[in-house]
Amino acid sequence: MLDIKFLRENLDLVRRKMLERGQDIDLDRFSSMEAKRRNILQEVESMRSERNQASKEIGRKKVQKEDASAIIARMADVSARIKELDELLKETEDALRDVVMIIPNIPHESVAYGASSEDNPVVRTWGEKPVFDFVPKPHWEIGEYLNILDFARGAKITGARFTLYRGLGAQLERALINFMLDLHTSAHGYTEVLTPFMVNKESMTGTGQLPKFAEDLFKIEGLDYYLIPTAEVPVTNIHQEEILEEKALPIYYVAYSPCFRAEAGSYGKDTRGLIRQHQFNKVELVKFTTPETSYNELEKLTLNAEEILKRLGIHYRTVSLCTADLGFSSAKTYDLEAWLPGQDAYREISSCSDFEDFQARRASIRFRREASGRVEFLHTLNGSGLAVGRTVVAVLENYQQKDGTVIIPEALRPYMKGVDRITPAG
RNA sequence: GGAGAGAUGGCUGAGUGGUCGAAAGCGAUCGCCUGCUAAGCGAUUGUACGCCCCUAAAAGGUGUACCGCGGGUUCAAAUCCCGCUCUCUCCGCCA
Repeated sequence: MLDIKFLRENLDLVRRKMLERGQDIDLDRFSSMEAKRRNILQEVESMRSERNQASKEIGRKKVQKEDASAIIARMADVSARIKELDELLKETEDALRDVVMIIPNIPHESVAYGASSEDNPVVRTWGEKPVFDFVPKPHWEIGEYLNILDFARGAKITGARFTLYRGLGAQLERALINFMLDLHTSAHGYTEVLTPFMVNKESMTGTGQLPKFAEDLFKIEGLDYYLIPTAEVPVTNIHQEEILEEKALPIYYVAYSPCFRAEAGSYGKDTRGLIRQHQFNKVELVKFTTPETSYNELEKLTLNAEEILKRLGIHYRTVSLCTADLGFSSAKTYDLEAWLPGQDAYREISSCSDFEDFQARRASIRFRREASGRVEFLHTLNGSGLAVGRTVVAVLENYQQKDGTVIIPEALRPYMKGVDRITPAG
């Protein structure tokens, strides 16, 4: 969430930034709630002060066996009034919170203005589109032909948007997970963590999924637990309510996790194949940094994710999301889009974001400056490194052969017991 | 699932209704002392929000809240009552 003081003092700026995002936020309601809160707070605090004074007086009189009944009677009224004001204050604070918690982050100044994803500038491109002397197939056809992806049985076991992997397909998924984790831990300096895959409401609120996006989440019936839509949630919340030492920063974490998404509102979109599933695997990169280093760290994090695609030899481009396409919590986001020849399209395979102090403020993650001893919110970042299911898609479609087999990229062979090709025989 | 014990500041740990944001010790920081180190002496040592001052911020002044979380009793709650969460021990069950 945004800083209340900043919001109060920069209403016009914030309003303008929200319009750039295509969001019409009711900031007048914020202003009135915020002013009301301060009025009540001042009144109730002065009454509490009065009561505290009187309490000391009462204590003294009691000790000295004097009569205190007059003050006690007066304080009964004051206390009753405090109780009323407390309730009003709580209502007002809740209302204020409701407003502030659904205001998105302010885009960084380097983010391009745009009206839709069409306006996302391409930052760079790596590799080239592979040339085929046949018509490349979409991955669902390849996967079914090779008997490594079974969409019908996935649907039978659970439902639409669930897939059964088999044989070398299952191995390929696992190989990719291990390849990614190994690269990020040994070459890029991340610490591997394995987290709970269900989290509570506080964690979901801390990273911004709640309260606004409840319909995108799977909730456990009868409990206040949710299936994570990304490891970002448990990993960022590792340091919830903590004050870290400046010298401990930056902190880099990498985590494998399955991700569960309700995909409400995407009916009919990407219904075939692995692109849009209710459950998919992802290796996630998360950073905690000082404010002054976070944008440099975003560049590095994005390159860390890109390195996976480079080593796999998959052509991709990096785009910077424009104001309209930016996620709720993000101040700046790069998407990596892998080339998928079977679909003749670039598709998002990673999303790397700098949240500045937006999540840190929600989750109360702070650090202490070594020089001044002062406490301030740190910056959080994260990025997919990468979405594993979509990486399988990219491998299958980019490395497909005329005979229907698929070559395994060099970098992956150590993780596939040396297997260099997937054939229908397995 | 059953039975019991516990949760206080960075840590240990006192505190069973009033002058307690909280004793004491440890740790840490600064200063003194010191050839160096150790010891010793003194001071400081949480977070949030509001107001004043100032205003770019900080510092400063002042008030309020916070002793796991939420509610209740009371003029007054770390302290009494109720609910919850978490931790530990024992029994049962289980990968």
